[in-house]
Order: sequence, then structure tokens, then C-alpha cells
Amino acid sequence: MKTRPENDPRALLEARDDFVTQWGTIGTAWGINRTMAQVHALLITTGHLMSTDEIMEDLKISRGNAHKNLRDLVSWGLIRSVVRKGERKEYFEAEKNVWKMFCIILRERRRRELRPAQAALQECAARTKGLKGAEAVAFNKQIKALSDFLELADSVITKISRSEQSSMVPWALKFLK
Amino acid sequence: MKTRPENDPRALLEARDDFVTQWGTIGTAWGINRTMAQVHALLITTGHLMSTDEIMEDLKISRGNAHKNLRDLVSWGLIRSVVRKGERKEYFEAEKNVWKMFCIILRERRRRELRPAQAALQECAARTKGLKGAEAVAFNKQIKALSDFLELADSVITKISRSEQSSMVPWALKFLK
DNA sequence: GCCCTGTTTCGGTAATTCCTGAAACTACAA
DNA sequence: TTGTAGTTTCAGGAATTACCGAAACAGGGC
Repeated sequence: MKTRPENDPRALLEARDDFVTQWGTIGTAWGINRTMAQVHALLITTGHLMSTDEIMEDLKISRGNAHKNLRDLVSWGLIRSVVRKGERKEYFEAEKNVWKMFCIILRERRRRELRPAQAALQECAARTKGLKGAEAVAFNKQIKALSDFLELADSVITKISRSEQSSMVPWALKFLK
Repeated sequence: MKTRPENDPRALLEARDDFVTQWGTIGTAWGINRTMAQVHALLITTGHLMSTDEIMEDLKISRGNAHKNLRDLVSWGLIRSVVRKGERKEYFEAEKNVWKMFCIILRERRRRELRPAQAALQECAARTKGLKGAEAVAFNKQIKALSDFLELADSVITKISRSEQSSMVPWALKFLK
């Protein structure tokens, strides 16, 4: 890590680059593709709207790649595209509020991952419901337990993702005591 | 989906196979490799201890693959290996309690994913702490906000993963109202 | 119609991750 | 010591996923 005078503009550029790289790595660990996480990192730490070309330039990635990941981020709701009056170019802007980001991610992961899992388990529980024999009964019980748990988790997640930061954070602090 | 008489043993075998497949898919969506999830699914829904060979046989996978994924599951703490007296073969057994499973997964993901992320962010916040200029200050603020949020999430997760089901579930139900 | 600016799609390739099968290793028993 | 039953490692191949670059497309103005 290089050290710069406090007001050297390079210090900020380097730090941002660093953050983008780190966020990419973090994203990877969380099952999100590296580029998508990097584009997101760039957009949440920049002060201005960015165009596809600027993002390509900054991250040194192809147009196709930039395009795809911008679309994905939009579909998650983590960024919005804005068109400035009179201009044809498309610009992007991220949701920067951390709590809102968190809620968006919760909701989307719930929708994309939790719901399908629930459906699969429920169907599996249903079809073994009436089976006879100790093994079958134990199997059904286990599936049911999993299914019930996901159900509860789902409700809790839904509730949290609809809450305001102003009500959840104090609550979390109280919970910790 | 085939329908069988209530006491047809094939019904159970098919249902289990189905569950194993589904759990594999679910695992994949959650960033866990398919085989690992399938081995886990097998072990949580079986009544008896299973050897590596039996697992290979059931899932039609190679010894190397079975071995690696069993080791990984052990390292997560989701299964244990047991050696029966007088036998040299190694058998495996899963933690079947859903709440305990959940806590194990929480703890491990915290350790493997959340902690490194926190470290990266904190370092990034620290190095931009003293920078001058509106942009740099905004950047530092954003990073700090992310870092603080992860910190709080970390505490909450830690607390939850140490709790008993008997205290958390009623609590969750109350929270939902 | 034809250019101009920007967006979207897509075939091929590169990179990564996963899996196999076989060989190497360990420990015990005859 | 050799045989046997089991575990572990690993090089290479298969499958999946991500990425590039170029071509196709869309919608204005002229």
C-alpha cells in the first residue's frame, strides 16, 4: 500500500481501485460474479452518473461484458439507468443507502433462491406424506422440519426487508444486549 | 412424478433420490457445489451410518469426488466421521437437527465470507480516513457506512448462531406479529 | 434514403471449477 | 514380509461460466 500526501488526488483513485478489486473478491465469495460486483462497487463509490463507456474504460472490460452486468444489476434493482434530457446516452446510478441495498439483496435472494427451495421441499414433503414404514415416516419428518424452517426464515426475511432502517437498527442493538 | 401404493418401498427410494437432486440444485444456487450438497442431502435423510463406498454407489460418483466432499462437509462440521469398534472402515453421520445445521452454516459463512470482507473494508476505510476534498470525504463515508453495517450484521449473526432453538423460534414468531 | 450514435446480441474462446480414475500411501494381520 | 482393506492425493479431462470483439440492430437527424 502506497502512502500519499493527504491531498494527493492519486490517493483517492488508488483507494477506489482497491475497493473495487476487494468488492469483486467479496462478491465472488458470495456467489456473485466478479465483474458484476466490481461495476457495483464503482457505482456506489462514485459521485457522478457513469456511462457504459466510462465503466468499460475504468474497469478495462469489453462492451458486451459491461452491458450484461449493468443489465443484471438493474434487474436486481441495485442500480438504475437514467437518461439525461436531450441526450441519447444511458447513464447509471447506484442505490447508495446501505440499508436499502441490504433489503434489495435480501428480497432478491429470497425470490431467486429461497422460494424455489421451498417449493421443491414442499412437493417432496407432500409426496411422502402418506407412506408407511418407519424409514418413510422418518424421512417425511425430516423433510417437513426443513420445510417448516425455511418457511419461518422466509417470513422473517420478508418482514426485515420491508422494515425501515430507523426501526431495525435500534432493535438490533437492543437484541445484542 | 410416479405414484405408488402407500407401502411400496420404491416410493421412498424415489422420493429420496428426488430430494437429493433438489438439494443439489438448491446448494448450487447458494454457491455450494452440487456434489457436496447431494452427499449432505443423502446423509441427513438416511437412517443409518454410511461408508464412502455406499455413498459412491448411491450417487454414482468417483471415490476421489466422494472423498473430497466428505472431507469438506466434515470441515464445515455438518457431518461427523465415526469408526465402529473393531472395524477399519470409516462411516459418516450428519447433524440432523435443522436449527443446529442452520447455526453451523451461519457460523462458517461468517468465518469464511463475512470476516474477510470486514477486514478488507476496514483497511480501505482506514487508508482514506485523512484525505482532503469533497470526493474523498464522500468515499470514506460510504466505505465507513458499509463497514459499520457489516460489523452490526456480524454481531447479530454471532448472537443468533449461539442461541438455542428454544429461545429463538418463539422469539421469531413474536417478531412476526 | 443514408449516416451517426448508441444499444443489444451472439459465436467463439479463455478461465475456472468440478470430477474421474488410478496410483500412492497407511496400518494392520497373517 | 507380504497381503489386504481402506484412505488420500493428483494429473488430466469434462463441464460450466465468464468474457471479448464484432456484427446486427434501433432510432434520430440530414
